[in-house]
Amino acid sequence: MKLSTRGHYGLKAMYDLALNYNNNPVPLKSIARRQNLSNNYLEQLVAMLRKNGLVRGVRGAQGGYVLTKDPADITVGEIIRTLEGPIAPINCVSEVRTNTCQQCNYCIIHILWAQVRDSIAEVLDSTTLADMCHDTGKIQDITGTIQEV
Amino acid sequence: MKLSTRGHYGLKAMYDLALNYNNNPVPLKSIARRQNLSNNYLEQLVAMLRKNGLVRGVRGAQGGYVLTKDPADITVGEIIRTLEGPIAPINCVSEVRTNTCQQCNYCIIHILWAQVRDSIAEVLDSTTLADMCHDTGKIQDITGTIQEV
DNA sequence: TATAAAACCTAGTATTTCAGTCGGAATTAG
DNA sequence: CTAATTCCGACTGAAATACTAGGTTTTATA
Repeated sequence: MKLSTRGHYGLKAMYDLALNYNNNPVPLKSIARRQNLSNNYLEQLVAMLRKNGLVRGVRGAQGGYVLTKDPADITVGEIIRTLEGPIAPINCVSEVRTNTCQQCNYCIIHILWAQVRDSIAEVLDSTTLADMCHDTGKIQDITGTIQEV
Repeated sequence: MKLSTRGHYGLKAMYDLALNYNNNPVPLKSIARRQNLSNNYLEQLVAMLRKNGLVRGVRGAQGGYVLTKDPADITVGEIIRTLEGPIAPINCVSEVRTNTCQQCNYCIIHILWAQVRDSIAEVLDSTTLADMCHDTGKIQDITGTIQEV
């Protein structure tokens, strides 16, 4: 019942970009340094996000990445689905129907996994990057320290 | 964001045993046949459940497995944790603290994963095998068919 | 008492996924 | 021109997954 690091690292990067929204493009190198991630690996993850239209790359010197939308319009769910695929505790209870399991509709076990799926989606889809940035401010107010992630 | 087949198959087996609670011990071979699972593989999963005290093996001819507790006292959460380990979308947000991530308490991303973890646990811990058997009856009433799982 | 059914145990294995590394080509600000 | 940066594709070691295989005990029953 684990997320891979893809979703986790990718969310870190998107969160970092959200904190820098409205500033200059942010180069991956600086994200990798701040978030303590492998530059090359992060590159692959961001490529997925780019192909899915969540970020835009600015090439050349002083380039980097920027969000294509306002942080308030990007949910964590979008990010995770991009990097990890549809939310599905097991294959035949995927958000995207892939196989044809005859029993799914009337099988109590499948109904249970569907509940799990929906409760995960509920959390992820109801949180935006803007929410996270906002809450970060609150945490900083309490602790008086700057966050690393 | 996937469960392995261990949890899924193991739950199927436990559900099968719950439907046969108060009857004779159920041999794995018959469970494997009904649920369409590999006998040898299932054996390994059931061994984990046995070592965790959820089932008891009865050796010899006419032997099999029985639940050690009433189905109403066995939650799906217990079964899944036995087979898949603690519920933890990522390592530093495990139900069981394994590493020492300094930032966890005041990091917004970790707080999010903790919410995901808790929403999963809520679903799994609030469902017992007896609930599932009961609901199966309802489904059968509606469809008029016997369930395979 | 012999037999067959079953739990119990250990080892091996093919495949896939994960989490990267590496090296280079294209683009562009200064 | 140069350095910074995105972009691209191939490769890789390690781990996990989902089994298979083949044995040894144990025990109800004929």
